[in-house]
Amino acid sequence: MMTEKRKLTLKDIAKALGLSVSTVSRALKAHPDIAKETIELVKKYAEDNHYVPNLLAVNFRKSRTYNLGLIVPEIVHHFFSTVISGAISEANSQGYNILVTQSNDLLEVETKASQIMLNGSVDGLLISISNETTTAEHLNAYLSEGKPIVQFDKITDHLSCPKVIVDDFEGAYQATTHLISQGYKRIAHIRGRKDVKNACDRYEGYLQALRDANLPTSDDLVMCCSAISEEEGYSFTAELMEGRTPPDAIFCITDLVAFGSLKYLKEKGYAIPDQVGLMGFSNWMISETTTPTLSTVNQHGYEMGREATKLLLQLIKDQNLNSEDTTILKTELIIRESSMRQKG
Amino acid sequence: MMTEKRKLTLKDIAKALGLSVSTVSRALKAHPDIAKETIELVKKYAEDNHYVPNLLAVNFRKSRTYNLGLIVPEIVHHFFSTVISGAISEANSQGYNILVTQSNDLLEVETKASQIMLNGSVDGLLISISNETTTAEHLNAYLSEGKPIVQFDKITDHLSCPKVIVDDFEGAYQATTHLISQGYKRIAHIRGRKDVKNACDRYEGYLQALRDANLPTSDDLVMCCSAISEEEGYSFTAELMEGRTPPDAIFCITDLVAFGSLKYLKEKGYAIPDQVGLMGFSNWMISETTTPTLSTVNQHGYEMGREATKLLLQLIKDQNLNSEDTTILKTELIIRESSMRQKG
DNA sequence: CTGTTAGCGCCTTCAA
DNA sequence: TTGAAGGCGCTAACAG
Repeated sequence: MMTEKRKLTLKDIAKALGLSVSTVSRALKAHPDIAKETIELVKKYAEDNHYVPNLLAVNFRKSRTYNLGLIVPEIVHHFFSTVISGAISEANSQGYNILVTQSNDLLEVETKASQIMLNGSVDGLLISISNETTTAEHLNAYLSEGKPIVQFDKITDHLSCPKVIVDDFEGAYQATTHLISQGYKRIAHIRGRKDVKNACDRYEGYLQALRDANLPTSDDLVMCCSAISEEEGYSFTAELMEGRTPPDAIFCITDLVAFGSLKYLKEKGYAIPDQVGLMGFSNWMISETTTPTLSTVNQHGYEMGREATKLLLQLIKDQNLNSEDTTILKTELIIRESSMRQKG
Repeated sequence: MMTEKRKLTLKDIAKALGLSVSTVSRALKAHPDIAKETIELVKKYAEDNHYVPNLLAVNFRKSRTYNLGLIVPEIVHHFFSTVISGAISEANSQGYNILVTQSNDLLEVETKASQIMLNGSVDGLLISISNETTTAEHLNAYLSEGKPIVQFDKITDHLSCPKVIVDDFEGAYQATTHLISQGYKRIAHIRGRKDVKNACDRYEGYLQALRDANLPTSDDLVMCCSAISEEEGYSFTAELMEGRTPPDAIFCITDLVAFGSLKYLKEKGYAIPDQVGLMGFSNWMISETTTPTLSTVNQHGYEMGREATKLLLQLIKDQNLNSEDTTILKTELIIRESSMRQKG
């Protein structure tokens, strides 16, 4: 059973055909210098004997791995899995493989993972940084060594490389404006960490929408998550609703948080959307399965993955293209039952 | 900005220190032959000058990539993402990276992807085959070349290698038995394709549970999905409920199908679980977010990923270990509202 | 203890 | 149009 025959090499072909290794090498690439008959001869022999070039040798010779690294905070996460899917699709179509790993939102893990990858396993890195990542020394070293990096979704300005994000400000602005258009007046926001950029952008979008509608803003209406969990959604909603002047709508940083919020509201018998309106963010699958279904903002993760990968491959193929533009993808407001007070 | 300094090599260190390349190489590995002072000298120099071995060269030399391939039908899929997460965790802990791709349940894509990976990009492959995969020529070739493969979840017997699955029969048996214990008498099953093994195993488990309880079995109670989609869940449930003698419980091949089923039942005003009981399979996140929450069977994807990876790494490290055992992981019945007719 | 030599498989000048 | 030779960076067998 253990055939384990040694793989055919150029040398073998050369010997068999009475040619030199270099001729065989060139013939297989149909180099113009080589005689047509030789090319055919070699190609036929190679094919018949199932010659497969030794990738390890080729890559070593070219100093290329033809792999891209991809680091996300969490893999078991609807949004990130769509990004991964898009990245893989684009990479594969250009002959690259994707090497995936997760940081679990820990800086230490992210640091180690990026080192392992960039120390020779990949030609470039796609990364969405962890919640703990506020500096970027662990990545800047590689950047200046010439290893290209592209950031997406959760980004930091301390790393000057191309970035692909969603228009978090605009998405939050639209979501809040939609709530306002449905007649909600006291709109609360359960936000994410203050040191995470997209959480801040969403918060700013929320604020701006209120201001533009001449609605009051108040710190009492804003709660700040750290883990972005269902539990936080539940307990912050409790805090909001049990307060002196409870809100009539809640905009949550994420669908998961909104689900926690929904749970509390339903338990306490609030009518949604009539008494309290609710919006999430990210368009996870769960936003379609709750009752009522959850209004949200689609972040187009698949496109984000494709776009980030495209940029990274450009950088890899054209080394002296030294971009650090931020690509901002449009979000899409998805209105479902949890915020549709004005029927029809 | 473009520093792009050439990386330090062993040769550079050797020259700088007036040693030979091989001495430097061995010193860095603390080879017992080398004098302690030399080792320290070399190590210090290497550290001070940030020497990093050229992975491409090392791997070429060792004919190893230290990468594992992982192919799943779909990445944006709760269960598979948990498997991926487990696989990555185990692989990373043993110094391997995971290269992920998806087949989209297409044999052609799966074939191409496995070829690309096994032609030198990875040292072994973890694969959950597509719905279209009924033979395994595209994989057997590599197996006999000595490239180890481990199958998980969706497997085929045409490929003799280790396999890791969940006890689909037992899981379905328990699920059905649970429905029976809740007093349901006419239990329907919306199953998957007849040429997919785990779909068949679940079907058999369902049948056996009915038989063991002396309940009638009938083809009228069994519907057969092909895409395993929400839409199929919806329409097959319609077909079942609009039939002559509708069931009083439905066991679905997957949570997604069960969600489609739930949608139909709620639309038509059936009381769940009182009039109709419902069970899914796989414990997706959505099974916690529906109303009522969905009873289901947990497949422990994370453990499956870890276990499959462990086996693959054993095979890689011990080439003449020629196992083809099937590891069967226990499932876990998760009882939620959709099947809890007997309160308390 | 250390150095010399050879080679992994492929590509690419340079020379014929 | 083809071949010979050298080298990518590292490892390991063999000498000394």
